[in-house]
Amino acid sequence: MSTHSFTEENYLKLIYALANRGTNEVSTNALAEVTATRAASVTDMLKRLADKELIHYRKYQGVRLTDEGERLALKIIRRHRLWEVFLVDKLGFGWDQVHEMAEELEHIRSDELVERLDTFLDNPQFDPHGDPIPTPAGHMPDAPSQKLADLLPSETACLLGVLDHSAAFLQHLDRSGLTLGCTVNVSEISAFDRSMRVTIPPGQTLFVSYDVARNLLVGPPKP
Amino acid sequence: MSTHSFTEENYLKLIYALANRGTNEVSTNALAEVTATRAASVTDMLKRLADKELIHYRKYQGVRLTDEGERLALKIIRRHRLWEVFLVDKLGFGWDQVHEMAEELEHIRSDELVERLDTFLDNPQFDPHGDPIPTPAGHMPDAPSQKLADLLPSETACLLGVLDHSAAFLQHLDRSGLTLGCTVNVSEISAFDRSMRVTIPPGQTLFVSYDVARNLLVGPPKP
DNA sequence: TCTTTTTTTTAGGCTAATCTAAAAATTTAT
DNA sequence: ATAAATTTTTAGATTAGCCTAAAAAAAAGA
Repeated sequence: MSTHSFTEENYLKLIYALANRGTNEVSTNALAEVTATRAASVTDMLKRLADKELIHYRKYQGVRLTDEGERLALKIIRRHRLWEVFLVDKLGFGWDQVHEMAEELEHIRSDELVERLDTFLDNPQFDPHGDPIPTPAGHMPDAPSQKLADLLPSETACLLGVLDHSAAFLQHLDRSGLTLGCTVNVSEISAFDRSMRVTIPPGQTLFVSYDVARNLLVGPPKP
Repeated sequence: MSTHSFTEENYLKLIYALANRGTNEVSTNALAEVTATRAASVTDMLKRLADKELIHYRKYQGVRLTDEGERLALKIIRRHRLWEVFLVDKLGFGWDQVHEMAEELEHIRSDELVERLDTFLDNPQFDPHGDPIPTPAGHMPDAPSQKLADLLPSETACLLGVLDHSAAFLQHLDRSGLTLGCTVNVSEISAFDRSMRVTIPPGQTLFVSYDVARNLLVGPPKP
């Protein structure tokens, strides 16, 4: 019934995130980057995590989570996303304000707290940014993978999530009037800069740069 | 805008608690006891807190909080008690289950979070154990000081709080049917063991040992 | 292939928060 | 008032998590 430090939990979460885009082996340098530390510090921590059998680690070969490590990573991610739902839905924070708070709340150690929170929030399936919430059993649901930028003229889709989680991007969407769940219809795509003219209910037209469109995740339109 | 470690925050909270029952000077040994550490470790920490001007510290003389230290202590206590209200009122935890979780939640660093939580909870004045919640400005409201054990036969009062916060005591109250806010009338006091026979609505009679009665805080009966 | 560059690890230190053992100050008791 | 007991502080270690500088391994390039 070991307990883990905040730092260890953060490493696991970040290894999971890095492994699930790109190759499955995560490099020391990549971790140094996302933890904002030095490679030597990462090596130190990797040894500790390997001792605890949370990662597979062979010198110079990069790391992979063990089953137990992945289970733990998903648990942290579940907590993080549920707390974000709480902060936005119950306390009225903007979706651009909650990341830092959730980074702290995700380390509160009580399984019963998390499950009661889940119930209190009516078992949400997605966090405020459209990221899927892992199940209590430790399964990560599939996330949408199609981007708004992938659509062709005249196609219609439902806005489901964001790839860029920065406050700047989220605030830009707020100012544009783009919200998750809204139906978007592509009316025109510029051949020059790939920017899009789209319409959203109730019949509003707006222009979306390629940089925005490739950071928006979409799925089939709601009926 | 310095930030403080969990440990520092806990020391401040505990110094406040010890200072406000008994003398105002808190001893190294008393702190070693409540922090479950050794006196030598306490001395180390007192030096750090003194360097940060959060306490007045003179060797061998015990400590007192500075104004800034007390402000911080009250902030932590406010957070702790608001989170307890959340856990009980919103998530449905028992009042005997919430202390440990609140010990962690109290360290989440966001003033806006605390103030939004306060609003979400409808600005509660007391936590689930009847302890007053400090104001955002850093003022600790008066707590009731009269105990059930102080009442005389035929007197009536309202149950307002507990002095003993142990799960065992709280569960004992639950099993007895004693809840905060309920009206108690003392019908008889045993000269032998100071136990009380009391009645609570709707006309239920029960026996309360002196050990229980001196750990229950009461105030004037509700009309 | 065999240098050169990049990545990763090792070696040795630092700080916060803890410890034990011993010394110093204070308090209590005779 | 002085000896004994208690409390507090100092001295010196330990651990987690970080650092820099240097060595070693792997990858890239001519």
